[in-house]
Amino acid sequence: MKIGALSTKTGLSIQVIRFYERKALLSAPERTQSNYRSYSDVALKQLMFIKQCRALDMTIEEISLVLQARANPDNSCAEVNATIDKHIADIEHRVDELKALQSTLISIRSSCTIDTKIKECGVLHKLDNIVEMQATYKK
Amino acid sequence: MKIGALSTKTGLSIQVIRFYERKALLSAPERTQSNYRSYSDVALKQLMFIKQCRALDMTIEEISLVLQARANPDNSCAEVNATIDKHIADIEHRVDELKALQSTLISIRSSCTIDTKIKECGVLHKLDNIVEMQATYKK
DNA sequence: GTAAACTCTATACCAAGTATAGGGTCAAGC
DNA sequence: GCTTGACCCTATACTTGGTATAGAGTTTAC
Repeated sequence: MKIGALSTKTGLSIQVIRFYERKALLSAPERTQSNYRSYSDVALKQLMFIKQCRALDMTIEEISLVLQARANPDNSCAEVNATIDKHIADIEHRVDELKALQSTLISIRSSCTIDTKIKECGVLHKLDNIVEMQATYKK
Repeated sequence: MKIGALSTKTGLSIQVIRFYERKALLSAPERTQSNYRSYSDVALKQLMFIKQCRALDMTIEEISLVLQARANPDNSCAEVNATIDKHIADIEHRVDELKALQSTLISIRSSCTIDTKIKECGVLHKLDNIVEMQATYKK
């Protein structure tokens, strides 16, 4: 299977597949005589696994950890679970932050119910004055 | 006031201040004879406004829009309000997505309560199989 | 034979910064 | 007068997870 077929089967773009290879998420496939990548069904499964993890918003680094762990069937899965637990906690953290942000924004927005002029706009006045704001956490 | 003092007063790094200037959020200041940036209190206020907007997770493009609007005191503030409304909606959307993600992750995680071996780990089996997943929205 | 469709590498771009390298400038102390 | 340290300058590269070219080679269909 060449990269175009793999792209169609996985729904991932050709560039993304090559990108994952560069990031060592996907092992470099065999090459044909004309230097085309040639994939097996194992690569297809690997890629679907990666796609699944990305859909769960795991970073490439996290996926890399899980893939490494998965390579040794007899090892403990504690690390995998820890990775997932941390990821869940990260998301919770981000949700809390966004909610706080949102309520601040809603409060600001409520200062201008009928559209008026810039110089009288309560929203702009509030934006000028509120200063106490928590640092934003970025995952 | 030179850039170091402005950095201290705003709590923004020197690089970020120069970055905002390049992005045309902050207008280019006067220069001393030795080519040092020289800021007025107007620039300080402008920068605090920008910081405030960034703390609300507004993009540089959104802030740019608001700053442009703010420059014409007699214009309507409808656009500013629309920008804020859209931003609030975006955040809500993102929160919903993250919550959906989180419940999927929690469900996956529940498949392996006692740490076991990789090959028997329910989490890894689930990661292999779940495929129905919504596209992730990125702001 | 040739045109379309496919593949290759290498490079640049996005957001919103962060972090250097390699210079120039300024004030204080000796 | 000269050095040291703190400050400033521009330009460039790096980050994440991709996307989008350019310019070349290959394969397939007619």
